[in-house]
Order: sequence, then structure tokens, then C-alpha cells
Amino acid sequence: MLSKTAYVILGMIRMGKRTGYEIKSLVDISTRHFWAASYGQIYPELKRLEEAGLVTGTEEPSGARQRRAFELTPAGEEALDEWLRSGGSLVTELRHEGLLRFFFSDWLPLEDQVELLHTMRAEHQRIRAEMVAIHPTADAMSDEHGRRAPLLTLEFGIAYQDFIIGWCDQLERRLTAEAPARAGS
Amino acid sequence: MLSKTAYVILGMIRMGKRTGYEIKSLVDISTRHFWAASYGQIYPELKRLEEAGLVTGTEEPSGARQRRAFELTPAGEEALDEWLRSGGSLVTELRHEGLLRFFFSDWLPLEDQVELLHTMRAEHQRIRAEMVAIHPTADAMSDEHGRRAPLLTLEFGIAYQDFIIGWCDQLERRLTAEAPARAGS
DNA sequence: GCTCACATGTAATCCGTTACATGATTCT
DNA sequence: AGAATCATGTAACGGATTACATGTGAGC
Repeated sequence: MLSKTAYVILGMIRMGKRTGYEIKSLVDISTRHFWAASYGQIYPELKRLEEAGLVTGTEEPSGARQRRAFELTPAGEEALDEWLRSGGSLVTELRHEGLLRFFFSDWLPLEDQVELLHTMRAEHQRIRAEMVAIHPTADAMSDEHGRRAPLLTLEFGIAYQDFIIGWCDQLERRLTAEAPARAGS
Repeated sequence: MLSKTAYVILGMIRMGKRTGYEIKSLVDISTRHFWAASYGQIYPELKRLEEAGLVTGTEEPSGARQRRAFELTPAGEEALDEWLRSGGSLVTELRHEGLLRFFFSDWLPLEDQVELLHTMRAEHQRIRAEMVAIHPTADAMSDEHGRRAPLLTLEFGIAYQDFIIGWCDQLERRLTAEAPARAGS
């Protein structure tokens, strides 16, 4: 079985991104928030995929600038489709330092606990803004190609950020409501 | 700076779990869904933390069974508190194969797309059930020690699963509503 | 007697990021 | 002329999982 990142690459090539650089750029504005990839993975993986006969690369320099463009082979198409259709377990991993700190935050004074929630909130707000900024582009691409899934996942991402932001707000209200009134706050 | 996993260990020791085995057990029923850790990390990290003077271990065998129990040193307490209070960026990473597949699912027939959503939904339902099963224990521990944060993060986890389950449901309705009516479905 | 929970650890391996190195082209 | 973008790659490192190896104690 191929690595998940290999499938990301196959999928991005099917979407029309053909160089390592383009694949990385698209990942950064689309799947990054639920599946990231770096050059250190992409270029070696492209090489492996070519050796395995799932993609073919051809030199397509633009002027004197080197440029290697990839396409899916029939075997590559098949591997991608097989992965998409295969039922079975889906890797789901979350690493969230904000929640982790909050988990241990009973030893902190209330104001520090609230500040932690603020920092966490701000972080998700930042990511949300990033996603909202991409939305028009995703919307246009959706119309252009008649592909709705990427737009839907972006909208999921925004709703997901909203969910966490809402939780932070709600919890902050709850914590401050319980606390005795303090001067100056 | 220590690794995040080092802080998990320090935090768990402060919560009263003293052996590597106990730390791992508690991680598995509490932080696992937003910060996992394996024996392969925990035991070597305990050794490093002891060498760094943040924890002290003493042999407390139960019968002939070896058992090494750890406590925080003052330096360990301080390192933990410093991390909890330090503002700054919070690591947030998500790897979600369900969303990734859905992102590329425009090439699938509608029924396969819907099935993917089902699989994803089922997975989150399974995790939700796990969390709900732990809830009574977390509730009891919360009362016993007067620590509410662990319970709140568990409740966040359940709400988070519900959020994704709800998204799957909503999207499935949307996709099937758009589709032309089919015999037998 | 068997199985499960308690308990500790290491080695191989995988996955992924970061930093570095290099150079061309396009836009301002 | 300089900055940003396009473009390709590797090496070092770090973080984490998996599999293995070993053994005790408690309950059925």
C-alpha cells in the first residue's frame, strides 16, 4: 500500500497540477489543514511513484528553467480510484496543544486559564481568516471545473474553526461567570 | 525547550500517576484524542526527565514485580507551570483521511461518495461512543479532586465528534437530494 | 492452568519537517 | 536593480509507532 501522501500527489496530479512545485502550492491552499505535505516528501515520492509506474514525468522546461511535469499512468489512475473506493478504516489524528494545556490547567489561576482560551481562540480565528480568504478562489474553481468536493471541504474547515471558536467563547463565559467579581475586570 | 510529550508526562505525574505504565493508561483514556503517546516515547522520556532533574524515580516494587514510581521535583513543577502559562503559538495538527478522500471524491460515482461519508460517520460515531463510555469515570474523578478541566475537554471531544457526525449527515442529505431518484433507494 | 492486568524497556522503522543549496523568470 | 515567484532537490534531524522481549500478580 502507498502512503497517504502518495495518494495526495496522485490526486493533485489528476486535478491538473503537474510539477512538484504546483502540487505543493495546491496542497498549501487546500488540503493543508487536514493533510499537509512538504517538498521533502513530495519530490522523493514523485520519484518513487514514477519508478512504480504510477506517474510519468516529462521534461517541460520553461526557457532555461528546469521543469518536470507529471501525468498519471492508467495504473496510477487505478491506484487512486482504488484508494478512494476502498472502505476500511480512515486515519484520523489530532494534535492540539491548546486542548492539552487546557486539560492540565486546573493548576492555573483563573485568569491564566482564560488567557489560554484566548490564545487558542485567536489561533483558530487566524486559521479561519486564512480559509475565508481562499474561499472565492475555491468557489471560482468549483464552477469552472464542476467539482464541488474541494469547496465543501473548505466550507467544512471554516465551520470547524467556528465550532472551536464557539467552544472557547462559551467556556470563557462559563469560567468567568463562576468566578467572584474582581476589581477592574 | 522540552517536547510536548515531556509536558504530558509531567502533567500526568502531577495528576498522581506515577509509573510509566499508569501514565500511558491515563493518556489512553484522556488526552489520546488530542495528544497521543506510546511506551516507546514514555519510558525514554522519563529517563531523560530524570537526568534533567525534573522528576525523581524511586523503586517501589509490588512484591517481586519491578515498579518505578516518579514524582515531580520543584524544577519539574516549575517547568510544567511555565509551559502552561507561556502564551505563544499552540501546535495544532490534523490528519484526516476521510476529509482527504472526500476532497478528491468528485471522480467517484455518487453512491461511492455517499458510502465514504458513511464510513467517516461510523468512525466518528465509534470514537464518540468510546468517549461517552469514559464520561462517568471522568465525572467521578472531577468531583473527587475538584478538577474540572479534564471533564470539560472530554465533553469538548464528544461535541467535536457530534459536529463532524452532523456534517456528514447534512452533506449526505444534500448529495442525495440533488441526485435523480433511483429505484430501490 | 489460563488469561488479563501490571510493569519495563529497546530496536527497527517510518514519516515528516526544517534548513540548506541552487538557479531562472517575472514583476515592480 | 531587487523582490517575489517558479522550480528542484537533499541532508540532518526529530518525533512517533510498531514489534518485540520479558516477567509478576490477581482472579476465575
